[in-house]
Amino acid sequence: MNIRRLADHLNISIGTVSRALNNRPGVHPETLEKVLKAATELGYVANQSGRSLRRGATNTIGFVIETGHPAHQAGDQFFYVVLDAMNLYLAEQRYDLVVLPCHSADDPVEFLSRVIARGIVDALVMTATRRVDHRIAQLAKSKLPFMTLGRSETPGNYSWIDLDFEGVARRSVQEVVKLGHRRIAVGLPDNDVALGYHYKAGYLKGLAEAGIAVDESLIIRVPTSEVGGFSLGKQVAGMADQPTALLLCSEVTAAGVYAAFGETGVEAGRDISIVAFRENPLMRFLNPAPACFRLDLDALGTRLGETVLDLLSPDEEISRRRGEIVPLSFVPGKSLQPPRAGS
Amino acid sequence: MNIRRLADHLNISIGTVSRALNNRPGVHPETLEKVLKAATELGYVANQSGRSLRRGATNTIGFVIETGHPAHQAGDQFFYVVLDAMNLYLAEQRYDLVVLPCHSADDPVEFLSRVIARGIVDALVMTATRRVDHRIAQLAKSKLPFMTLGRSETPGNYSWIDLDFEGVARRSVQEVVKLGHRRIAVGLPDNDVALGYHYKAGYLKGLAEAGIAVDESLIIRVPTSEVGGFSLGKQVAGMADQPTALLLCSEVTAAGVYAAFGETGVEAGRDISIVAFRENPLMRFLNPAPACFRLDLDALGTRLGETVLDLLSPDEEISRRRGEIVPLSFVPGKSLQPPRAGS
DNA sequence: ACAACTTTCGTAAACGTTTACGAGTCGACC
DNA sequence: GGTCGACTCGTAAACGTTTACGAAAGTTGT
Repeated sequence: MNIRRLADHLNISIGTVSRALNNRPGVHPETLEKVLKAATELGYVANQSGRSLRRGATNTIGFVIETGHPAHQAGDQFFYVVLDAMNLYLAEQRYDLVVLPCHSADDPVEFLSRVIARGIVDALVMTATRRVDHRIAQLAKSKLPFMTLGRSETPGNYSWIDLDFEGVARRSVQEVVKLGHRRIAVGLPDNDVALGYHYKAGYLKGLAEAGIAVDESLIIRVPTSEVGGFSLGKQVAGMADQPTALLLCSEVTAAGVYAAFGETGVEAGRDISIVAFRENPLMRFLNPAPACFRLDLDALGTRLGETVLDLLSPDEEISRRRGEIVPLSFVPGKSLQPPRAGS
Repeated sequence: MNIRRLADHLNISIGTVSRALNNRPGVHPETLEKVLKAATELGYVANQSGRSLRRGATNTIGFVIETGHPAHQAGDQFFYVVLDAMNLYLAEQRYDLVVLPCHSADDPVEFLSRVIARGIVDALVMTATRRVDHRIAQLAKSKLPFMTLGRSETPGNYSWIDLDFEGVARRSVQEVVKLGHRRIAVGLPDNDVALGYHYKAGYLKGLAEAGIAVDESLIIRVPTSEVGGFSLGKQVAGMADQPTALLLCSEVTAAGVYAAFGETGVEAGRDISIVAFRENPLMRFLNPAPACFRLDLDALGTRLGETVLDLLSPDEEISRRRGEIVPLSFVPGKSLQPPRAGS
């Protein structure tokens, strides 16, 4: 079923049919209705290849994920919920969403080259943004509009949305300091993901505000995963001069930390206060419940959709690239206690 | 950069260029090399819309996920790893993979209609297959080749790959029976997902083989999620005539069950033996480690890729639709102990 | 030297849309 | 009645490919 068959069936020209379906002006209300009716009856939907070829646009947004990269995939529904909300918004705006999984073993630059050249999407949402990110330079050179989830230090004309990792870290320090902690450890990712730098910056700022000297031995880098968290927990538990608080920039590491504590007899809250990153369903099963930060994933997904479609707006003002930082709200937890008298 | 510009640059016709790039026969080796060289130099990649329009094929496989549905998303990397492997295989065969998230609130049939009509993919891999699945009837009616991950009872000409839920359940029963258990409970999903039926079938078969009568009160349906598992754990812990073993057909429920046990003083292994479903990294952090089943996700992803591409083969024999059941191997765990003398 | 065949390449049509352009009809107004 | 504009629609070109077909050139065989 193509537009010609539909037009023949109605005894009108394909031009009129096309105009009707795209509700362009200048088509008689009566014919408009006839066309729409026949289209739904015959189940006609415009072929995407023909349409994109002619219009030079595909009405599709690409969401690029790194399938081998553990940081953004581990252990919860972050992406599913965000995708869900984003997809919903895009569908309202008559856009389609495709997820483009970039294999971890692949060269991401080569992967993007293909995506760009094939002209399969009108714009891209990038994830797992690195502090220096070659993909950004590449996309900036191409003319494909894009945005990133997570900012980067690589310059380029693009929009971004980032979680307020710095604010979260700073607030975490404030909360533990308020309870009397002075020896505050932090677990950071061991790779170049941008969030690690912002989290560390907030941590340092918090310490400075509290007049606490930085102890490099309390800044510990581990993979962002349960296993990484386990290693982190073991390390902390085994330190001679144990910290009294531990801040985490990822929720999946929290599970590992708790497991390691369980094996070493350290008790979260009593021995070491814990502040995890994002609140998620899994945390209901950690005992004592870790203090953490709440993020509205639905709102984030919608905002991603809005931002990426803004890039495509013909209105110069709207399509201008901009950055946005999403705040998170503090959620208290039993893992947060004053340091023991002995410490 | 389109094929015309490339041809002009080489002073040959676009026909020859196209033939060279798709290595069709009948092009001089020398020109072939020139074309290939110029193409990489100028970064030419064929526009997908033009190509699909002409060929009627997109060289793209769609992977449909349900974003609102908890069963196939909760709490681990199942999909990421499978996607990764599948993507790798497809890339080797010069196919692209796109993930098509179907919003939970959307009508899946309408969603598929769009996908089909727009002609955006050459074949589909469906997930979260239901026992009676309207999508299958719809796809069977359309001419789009497809396969499902998880079989369905809805008839239709399609291939499927399913995990051996029945075998796992049966083996689980055998393992606990071997230790002396007779009162064996099972947690099943509370919706129409096909796996629930197969798991139950295996459970019943296992009981029959052991000569154990079925007790309907031991067949408990809960949502496939941590929260559902929590509820399941509470229910079991609160039963007057407590079962001595509990079989689970989803790993995410295991976390919830353990949490509920923790709150109610029931100890896995000592009070109730547990057999979880799929081994995953999260389980390292459940204590005592649950017995479970090992699945090679990489192999599964590759197999999905092979199977879906087979559908597209011109060879009648290869493209014939077929079903395949993937076995899982038993992994012992400390959650599995003989029943206490008292019971 | 000519026919017949092979190798290589150019030409043009086709895929299904959208849209610029022009043609036709109708009513209003002078 | 003729001019003008508004409204509606049909025609055809264009998007970038692939491929059937035929042409040109070269090769072989007689």
